[in-house]
Amino acid sequence: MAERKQSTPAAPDAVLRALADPHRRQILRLVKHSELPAGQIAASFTLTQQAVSQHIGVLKQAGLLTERREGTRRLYTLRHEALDPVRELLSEFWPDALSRLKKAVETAHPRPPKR
Amino acid sequence: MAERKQSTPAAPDAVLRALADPHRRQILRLVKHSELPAGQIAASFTLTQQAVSQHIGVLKQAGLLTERREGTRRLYTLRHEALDPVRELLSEFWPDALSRLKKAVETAHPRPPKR
DNA sequence: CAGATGTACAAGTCATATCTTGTACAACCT
DNA sequence: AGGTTGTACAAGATATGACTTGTACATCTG
Repeated sequence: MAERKQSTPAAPDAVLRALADPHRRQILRLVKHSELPAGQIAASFTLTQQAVSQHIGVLKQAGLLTERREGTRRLYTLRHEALDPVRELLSEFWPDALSRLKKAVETAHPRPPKR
Repeated sequence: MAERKQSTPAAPDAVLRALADPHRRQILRLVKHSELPAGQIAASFTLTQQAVSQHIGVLKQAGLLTERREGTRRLYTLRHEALDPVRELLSEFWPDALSRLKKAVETAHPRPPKR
């Protein structure tokens, strides 16, 4: 049995949609190494604090952020495992050498699928 | 100078947003190996032909699909290179062993960033 | 040429996302 | 206790997305 780590099972959808926003990717870059309080994250943006808070919420729900409460502050950091679905997706679509060769040949000699 | 292949430079955004939809991922699975006409792709879905056509449009704009016209039909296939931005994103966020260790230690002994 | 087929384009509907302003509230400070 | 700080929650405006139905159009076929 696979151990259920935390938060949701994180459908690939949630993760991909979360990553599809530049602001959110920027947030992830900020907390990639260090653990940062929400306010400090928000300070990096022109957006309002609330807007950033909402982005954090999306990332958290996608399992991409870990929250730790420290007094009145909330500290966030990247949860790397959450990227696994993306990794799987990539490997699903990254063709092995054989497929690439076949593709190359087909491209050179286009032969349409029969009618 | 890097050679400009085709279509747009494909911002990571377009690719990620295109991938964030299950229908579109399914389309990519279909054309991952074989080249398929739009109609045949559409036939795999409960959606209308037009809806699928729109999904194809999104994928094409993201650079994920190559189109080839063959008589009245249009044949599509996955353009693997378009996944490069995703690969880059992953490697950007995938921590090296040292970072992972640091993280593990921090998790074991939480020490907040100084006030 | 006329009809059938394969596909995209166009416009409209409805749901969802992103942002804003306003507010609540817990934790800290004196 | 009362003010200040850090942050989320709530509600609303507007934009964007994913569909639908209807239509246009090029290509093939008889």
